[in-house]
Amino acid sequence: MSIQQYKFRDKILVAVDCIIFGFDGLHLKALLVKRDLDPGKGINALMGGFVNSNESVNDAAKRVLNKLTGLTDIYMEQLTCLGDVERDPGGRVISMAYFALIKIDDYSNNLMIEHNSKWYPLDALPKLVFDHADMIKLAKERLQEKVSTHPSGFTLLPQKFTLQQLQALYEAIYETPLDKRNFTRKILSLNILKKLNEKETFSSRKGAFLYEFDKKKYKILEKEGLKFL
Amino acid sequence: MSIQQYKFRDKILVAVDCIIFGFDGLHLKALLVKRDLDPGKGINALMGGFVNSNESVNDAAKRVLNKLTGLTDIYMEQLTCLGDVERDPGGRVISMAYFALIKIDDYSNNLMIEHNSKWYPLDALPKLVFDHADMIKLAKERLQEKVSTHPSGFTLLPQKFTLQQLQALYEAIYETPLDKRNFTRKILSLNILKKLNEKETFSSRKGAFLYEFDKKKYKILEKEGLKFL
DNA sequence: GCAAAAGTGTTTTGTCTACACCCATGA
DNA sequence: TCATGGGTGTAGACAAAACACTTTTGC
Repeated sequence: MSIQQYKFRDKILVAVDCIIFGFDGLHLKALLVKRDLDPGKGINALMGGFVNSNESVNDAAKRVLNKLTGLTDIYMEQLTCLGDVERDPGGRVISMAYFALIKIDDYSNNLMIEHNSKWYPLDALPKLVFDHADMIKLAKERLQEKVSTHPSGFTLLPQKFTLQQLQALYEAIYETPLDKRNFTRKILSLNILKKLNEKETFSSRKGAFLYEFDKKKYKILEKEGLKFL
Repeated sequence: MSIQQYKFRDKILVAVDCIIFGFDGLHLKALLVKRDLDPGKGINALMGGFVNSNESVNDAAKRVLNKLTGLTDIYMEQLTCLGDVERDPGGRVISMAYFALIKIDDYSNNLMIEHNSKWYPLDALPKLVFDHADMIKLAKERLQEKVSTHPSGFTLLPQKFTLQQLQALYEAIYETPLDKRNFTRKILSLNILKKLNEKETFSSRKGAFLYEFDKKKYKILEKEGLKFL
């Protein structure tokens, strides 16, 4: 298949590893699995897999994400390439790290059992194989940058949510408390929220109005960017 | 070397391609070479090379950059991974694109002859092999983001420069004219410039003061970030 | 009636923008 | 003395930050 000049070059194993973020209403969490092969078998790790020679790198990431979560159309983005020679003691493996955002409730208990996976809050991560802790750290920084210029963070919330849940999400991502009035004013001024005629009465007697995203406006902002924090 | 579980996975050719930016005082330019192997031999391309199995991906990029420019310690950053199966008609090759910033005068004419390379303004690029035009487009966007939050762009200027040269650089990167007074005020307020007791008298009778960067402040800003445009 | 969260405005501060004239110099 | 680019200040608009009380409701 390869033509002459490519023939004597080194071929290398290429993997993808996925940092999957979720939000439980209070903490930002990452989905980890117990690694199922050596080296590092049984240690916590990001979900990953090797890129096959007949699939694109992005498709490999989608495949891995789908295998773990059962979901398609996951919000996903290339993060970085980890390419040190000795990063994986099992051999020369280059890894592309991806970060992905999902609604934590979309991830069922069955899958947690099936894949031996678990959500960990970002401030209480267990020991991880290889350079996976670096990847998560980078992903968190990237997520902060991302949500400050794009509405992507919303992907972490359920379809309908209250303003306080949205604020809690931003506070968790930025790791800083925000002023309720300023936050409300700012987020509403973006005109991407639609106020519903429903209240969620779970967390207060009075009940808080639910909102959902206006998809049109959302898409415009996703392209053009915004200035959030 | 690879242990059991890695053994039957696909190995893939991995390349690096470098978008090298320069600034001639007026236009932002990219350094291109005539590709020296098939497929696409003789067509313009980014400088690139294959990653060897005994070097890190970043080291491969450094090697390629050094080979082309003779320079070490080049400002360089991972851009993205181009991973489509069919992107290179010569075979399955995954490419990591890097973007690099150099001072255009550091690149000598000898090297241009030796490598058959040439600077092209970004708004007048020739036809390029494969997906290299996409890479450059992405790199330009990334450069815009980068200089709006980091002082990296300064790497494109000579050690000593006038405020007008600096402004011209930002105008070239952002592709928009900037107000001279506002620009001056803002850039000086960052406290990263040291005014020298020298003038450059090449482009005006009066002569414009030269500045250079205060490396300490520069490094702080590089880490902490800044808000530019 | 009280506990608990929801909802709502104003003032102050700082930052961004728009805009035009005098200065120094070499020819 | 004039042509050329260098250097400088201010006012108005807008956005960000700080800050606290009233409302609703289930118990």
